[in-house]
Amino acid sequence: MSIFMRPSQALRLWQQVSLAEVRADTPDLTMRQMAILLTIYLDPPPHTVRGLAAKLGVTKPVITRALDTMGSLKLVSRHRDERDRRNVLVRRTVEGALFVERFGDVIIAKSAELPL
Amino acid sequence: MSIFMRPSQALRLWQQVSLAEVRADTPDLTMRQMAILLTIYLDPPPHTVRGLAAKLGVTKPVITRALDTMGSLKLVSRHRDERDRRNVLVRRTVEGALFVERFGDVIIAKSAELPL
DNA sequence: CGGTATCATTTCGGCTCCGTACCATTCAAT
DNA sequence: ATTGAATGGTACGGAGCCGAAATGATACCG
Repeated sequence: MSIFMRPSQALRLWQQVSLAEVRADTPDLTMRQMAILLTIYLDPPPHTVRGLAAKLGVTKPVITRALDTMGSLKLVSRHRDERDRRNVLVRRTVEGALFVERFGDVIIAKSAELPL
Repeated sequence: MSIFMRPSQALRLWQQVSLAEVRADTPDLTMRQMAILLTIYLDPPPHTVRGLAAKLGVTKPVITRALDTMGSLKLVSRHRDERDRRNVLVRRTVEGALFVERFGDVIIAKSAELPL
């Protein structure tokens, strides 16, 4: 079923979630990194660098560097595709799943508090 | 009225909006800049540097620099408070209002497309 | 007045990110 | 075996942002 929101509620929701993220001492992800992370965790695998770059409309180095950063945060991991060793498959991690889950909880909590 | 969302819907919504923003050729705002901008446009004025810094839980230079950036994008404007010339009052602009309005439209559109 | 507090900005060194261009590896076709 | 295409990664110069500390301007208060 569709969600119904009024513009003021939509904007207020985004503000509240952004404020919560800024205040939190969790590592700050850029909008691009967040889009990549959520795509990895929401869209069906496999995920390759090129595929992600195409989906985001950005260049490959953007993906490579974002994976470097999020990899060092243990939010994602990289593995060579053994069937075609040119490919790198991006996989989820336990830490990443927890991060995404916690982020979803923040959105839910803030949406429940929205004023009329 | 509260909004009801399931976690998968909340995360999918955030992904779709982030993807739309990354793909768009509009200037990329950081999460902090977005939080500041939405606060200026949603919370009642007046908005000072110190007040925004306190609300975001960040240092003042963060606000000053964000206002520099968004000011050059004409999304906000600064004016000295004539009653207490130490203060800088941050004000909305026509361009900023349009930007925020358009952003709200994106959220609404993506929320309407959410899968079950 | 003089001294202190308040507010915003600037400065500094350091870090991350950007896009373009180039490189290394692997595969597939000949 | 050789060539060409495809995939990821790397090097580089430039730009933006970070926090801490110093600076400048204004207000308050004795």
